[in-house]
Amino acid sequence: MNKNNTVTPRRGRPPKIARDNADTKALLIHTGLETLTEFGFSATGLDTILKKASVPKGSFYHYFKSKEAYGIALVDAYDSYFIAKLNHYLDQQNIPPLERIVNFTQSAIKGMGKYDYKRGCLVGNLNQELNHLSDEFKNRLMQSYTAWQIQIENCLNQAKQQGTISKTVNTQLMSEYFWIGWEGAVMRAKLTKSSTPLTLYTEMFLRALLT
Amino acid sequence: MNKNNTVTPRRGRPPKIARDNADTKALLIHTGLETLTEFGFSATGLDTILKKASVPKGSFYHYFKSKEAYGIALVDAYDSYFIAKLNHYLDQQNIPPLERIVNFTQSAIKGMGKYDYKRGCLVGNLNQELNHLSDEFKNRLMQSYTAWQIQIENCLNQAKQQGTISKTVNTQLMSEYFWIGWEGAVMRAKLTKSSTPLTLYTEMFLRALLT
DNA sequence: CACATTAAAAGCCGATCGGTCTAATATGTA
DNA sequence: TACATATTAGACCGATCGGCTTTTAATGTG
Repeated sequence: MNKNNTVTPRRGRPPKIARDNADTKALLIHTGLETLTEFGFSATGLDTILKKASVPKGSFYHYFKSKEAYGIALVDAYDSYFIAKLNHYLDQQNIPPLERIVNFTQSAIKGMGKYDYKRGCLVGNLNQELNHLSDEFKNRLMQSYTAWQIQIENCLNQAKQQGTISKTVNTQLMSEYFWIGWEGAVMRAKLTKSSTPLTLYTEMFLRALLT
Repeated sequence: MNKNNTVTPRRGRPPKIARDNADTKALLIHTGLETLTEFGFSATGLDTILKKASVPKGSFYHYFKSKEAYGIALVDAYDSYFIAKLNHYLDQQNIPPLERIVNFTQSAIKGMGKYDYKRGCLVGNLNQELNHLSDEFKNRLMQSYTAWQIQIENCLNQAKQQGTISKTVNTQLMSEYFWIGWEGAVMRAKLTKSSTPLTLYTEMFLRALLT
């Protein structure tokens, strides 16, 4: 019998050091996310990532034309992951909308705790070091924020329909506000190494919503 | 007559390039603040600052024992400046407390606009790049946040006394919350190059207060 | 088998990093 | 005058930066 999940033979010269992960590009992205969510973009050298992933530099530049292109790819990957996460929590129609938002925040808190509050939000990190980055980066970050905002906005609109929050609430502004402050809370949680900034922020957001 | 504000002859070898500012250390701090509020700590090379200030490296290491010590000195300077600013706005007893806070935020917005929303908060910048920094840095940043928080807290307590906000408001938590979200708003304003994140955040903060 | 393609490997480049060192030149003091 | 101190000057150090190039080794296709 042939195994169905066969080893699909890789082309090209095989790695000297065997990779558990067959896909070098995916490995580089995974390692990059780990590193950049913790240390940011400009302050992280490629060699750090390459060493961690046991991938030589030549391979890196085979897959990415520059560090910047790599950074954009990382934002893409992070954004996809994050949108899926948001979808997971905010689209549970059997749960009250505001509760879904709280569930998301709690999941995010758990995520930060898992890495001892060292890793933050990649988009937030890059946002802070904007001034070295290209316009392409800036546009990419704004695009992410907008997409995340729309997800919260939809959820708030459902809360409005269900009468949980007032019809007068401007859900567009409130969802914009949510992410503005949330990034501040993530940043602070890194400093205090605790969940309190995140829970405090969530609480206050809900309070502002219910006014 | 001898001039009182005499030229107090400087010791040591005179600068090759005449300095408008006689105090090299102060010049280095000033230039560092300009640069680091825009570009952060890790991503800024000393040479950049030195070139901008026209100060040779030898002079730098005469005044600061390392880049890190310099960074701490910059936080000290920034913190002093910022506390004075807060004092100025929040201690105007003839103005209603909440209005004082709004006045501060408007002044901060004006400050960011002056530099095209490129310069942010030094403490926020360092907060985001925490993971490369020493514990001394972390403690220094927490100390600043705490001091700023107390200033807002005092102001909120006055609002409480004057009956502007409810006696049930936890002013300590609200003031903590204020800075958590504010840093997020500053960060976002850098991205959008506009004041809207800051005004939106201020508005929502007041809304949460008045609940 | 020949040849194109894919991918890994690793040395190398010039630039820049934080930091050190020594020299030069001023004032203050004995 | 002699010597300590203060300050500027800038060459220099090894390490690391992002990036480039060439070689090697595998598969795919004719």
